Amino acid sequence: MSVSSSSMCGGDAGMRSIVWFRRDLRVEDNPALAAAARAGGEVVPAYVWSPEEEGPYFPGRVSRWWINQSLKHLDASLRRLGAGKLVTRRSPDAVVALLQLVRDTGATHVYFNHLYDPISLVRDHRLKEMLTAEGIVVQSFNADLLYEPWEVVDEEGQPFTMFEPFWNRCLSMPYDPPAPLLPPKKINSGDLSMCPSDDLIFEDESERGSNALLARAWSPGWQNADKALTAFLNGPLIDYSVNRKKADSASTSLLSPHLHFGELSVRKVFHLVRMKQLVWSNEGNQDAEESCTLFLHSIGLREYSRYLSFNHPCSHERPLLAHLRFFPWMINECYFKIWRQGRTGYPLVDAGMRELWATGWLHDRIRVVVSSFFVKVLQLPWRWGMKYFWDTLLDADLESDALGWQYITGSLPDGRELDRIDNPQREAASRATMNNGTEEGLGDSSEVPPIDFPQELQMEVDRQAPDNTLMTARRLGDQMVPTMTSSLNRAETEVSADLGNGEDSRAEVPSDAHFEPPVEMEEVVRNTEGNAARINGVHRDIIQQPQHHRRDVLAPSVSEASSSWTGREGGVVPVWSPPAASGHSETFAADEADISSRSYLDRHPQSHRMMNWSQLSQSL
DNA sequence: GGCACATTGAT
DNA sequence: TCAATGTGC
Repeated sequence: MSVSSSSMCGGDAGMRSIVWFRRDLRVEDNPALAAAARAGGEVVPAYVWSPEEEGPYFPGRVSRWWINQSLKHLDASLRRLGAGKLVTRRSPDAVVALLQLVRDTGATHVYFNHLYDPISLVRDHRLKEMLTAEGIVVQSFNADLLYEPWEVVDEEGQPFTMFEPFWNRCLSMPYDPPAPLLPPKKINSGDLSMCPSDDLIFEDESERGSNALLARAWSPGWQNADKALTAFLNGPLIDYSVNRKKADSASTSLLSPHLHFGELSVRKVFHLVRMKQLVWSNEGNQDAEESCTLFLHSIGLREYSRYLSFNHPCSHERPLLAHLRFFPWMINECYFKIWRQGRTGYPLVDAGMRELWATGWLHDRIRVVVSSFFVKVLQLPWRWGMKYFWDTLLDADLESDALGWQYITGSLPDGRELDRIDNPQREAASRATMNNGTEEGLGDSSEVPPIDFPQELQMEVDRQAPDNTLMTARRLGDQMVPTMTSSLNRAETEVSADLGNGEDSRAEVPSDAHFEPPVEMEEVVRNTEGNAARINGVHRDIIQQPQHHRRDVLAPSVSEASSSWTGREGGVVPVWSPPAASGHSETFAADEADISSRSYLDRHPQSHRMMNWSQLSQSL
């Protein structure tokens, strides 16, 4: 498969650059692509399919369908701009694939746009280090956010821990988010005929039928995303403030999958909505102006989800507040199953869950209903629900979903309390059972945590040396070049101020930026490494869902709810966190100091008292 | 207008 | 729970 670089570099108009596409599947307002095109020389657009890297968050069926469609669209666009083709590679390790591609093409520059999920942060950093070591120039950019996470800090230079102040700050930054870039006028790929691509397979036979239905409702691809945006701006947006209570799709933007895959620039959305807002404001149309505020608010939540993920890389698997650490979640696969199948007996919940299964989409309001029911009535562990959303949603998004589920669970400083029930039908019932709860085992680290993890995963965690020297700093320098990771392994302590050169040096990283406590980053590093090790050995097939074995969790009586990926019946069963996420090692003692739970506890001094949960469940 | 009470909706 | 907004007198 490898082609000697000399054969590729032949004519040699000088440099050759790789643009590594990930969740930025667009040619418009794509800073990495723009930079490569501007640099002159030849541009090799590339995509690497390496889902095993995501560990348990292997993309679900509908997600994979979307990527597939979107890549075809992107490839066509690139060709129209003059690029030879989108080079695709299949590998369990994107870094290895990229290094190979660099050798295959003789590229001297690599460009990509930032991602903020923990796995990407670590992986991208590793890539940058390795490429740099080989003398390759690497530049990375912000294409996914209005502002980079490290740009938005409070007066003391600390990251915000609550959404509202965060978003207010975003809206009052001294400088606007960058204006969207136009697509490059021309992309010259040179001759890529000798540069092999792998066929990427995103669906298997059994999935084809279901996927065919998706095409009736959705059109992936950045140009279609743009059309959807225009349709929304000229249509439902004006009535958003009035209609958002309705749980139908007519009043929704339906942009979330486009945004997730980066087909749409959030900055473009932002600027266009603001322009609308200005117009309507001048017209004195208050409802319409309010509509814009509210819609931007939801853009802000997406923004905040990346912010949280960046500042707390384990937020997809660990509550940000520790006050529920010992909450006795129901480890009940039967409940989990009836929820998935929409057989709870609560019409709104059931309708939602069936719609989710059938269509891969759910109105935001209904997401709140079904997830509240899940967490507060069924009292199942939120991560199960989050994983199911991940597997079934067309717009499945780790950061956003983590934010949503943590919010519902009440484990965010600004979330609602766990004992707040949103489903009106249940409200009376739940109230009746409150206030005779038991003390929570706060601070007792000897207590056995409620959620057990499969034994073999546990082992893997514990083997990693837990006793880490204090990291006083994490180098935020350029998340740009996320310097946070491998350096952590070596317990480096210096704070790097080296910003990326050129384009991506726009952001000044506050010198006194909030630095993560050591534990957190250790987690990330361990997680990814654990994954990689495991994955390389286990998951080979492109399509095969990872099979996670849960020996000690499954209640014997519910064997039908077994763990395999069996479609409608089985759905997906709790797949635990990446191997390292034990969720309750001693190191989590740091939790409470972590994100200040103080503000939360101030407001909810009773939050350590719990209702009588078993009674509540019995009433099912 | 001003007060007491009801309603709404939270990220 | 609680603040912001609405309603009736």
